[in-house]
Amino acid sequence: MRQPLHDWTLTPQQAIDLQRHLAPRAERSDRLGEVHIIAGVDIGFEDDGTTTRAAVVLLSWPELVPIEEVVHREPTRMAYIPGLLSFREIPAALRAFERLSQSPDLVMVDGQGIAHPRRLGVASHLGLWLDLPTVGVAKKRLCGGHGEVPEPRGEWTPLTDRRRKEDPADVALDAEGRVTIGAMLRSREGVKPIVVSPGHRISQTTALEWVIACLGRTKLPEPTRLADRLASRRGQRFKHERMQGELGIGE
DNA sequence: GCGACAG
DNA sequence: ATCTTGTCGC
Repeated sequence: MRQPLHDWTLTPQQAIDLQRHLAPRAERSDRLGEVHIIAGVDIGFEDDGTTTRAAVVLLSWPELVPIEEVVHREPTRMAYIPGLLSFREIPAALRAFERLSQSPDLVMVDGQGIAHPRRLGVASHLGLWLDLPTVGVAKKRLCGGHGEVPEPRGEWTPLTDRRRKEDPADVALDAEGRVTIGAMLRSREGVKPIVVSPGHRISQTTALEWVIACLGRTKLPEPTRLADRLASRRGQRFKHERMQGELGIGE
């Protein structure tokens, strides 16, 4: 784990200032060693959003089979504000990570990495706290724009944004003078593309490669898909229904 | 000033 | 995110 970078109870403006301060700390280069364990992280809510539910799933590579799961619940701290998602979700996620018996070599987070107005999405922020390589896998775009994404599975199109003051002085600009912040990936045919962006200690190219390598036949890559189910309680529900069926109760 | 807006 | 059944399609 790692030493606290800051407090979690902040006003929106303080949070924004903090993001501007932390963004340059997120490494864009690859520092990945051998990958044996990949983690998937997601947060869900219960009781009208009063309770926050953090789920972390560890999968073995290359089997992509779940080897450990942790679910942590705690009172929700603050409301959802676009751009400040990490302050709402990370505290609970950190608690879940503390309960893991081993540390992953790569983490996939449900949300944006640097594809964020201040280049510090929840994946980047979490990566800094854990000091682990992270990738953002979001179902929807927060900022930036892109062209059409080819239909075949595995195809992608760059997600670009106007240059922001949080971008390093030496950022590469495309022909239109825009910055590449991620990729719109067709993870499955006939389904809306997902947003893949590097979080911390990983490059755009490597981040995309790992997400593609973790794709099954569903829209989301295995790590995020399993964490999603745990966080939204679908895994338990199915298990419960199956038990009822085996016991001959229910309908 | 007018939209857009992760989960 | 969450509330929710059946239904259309590969």
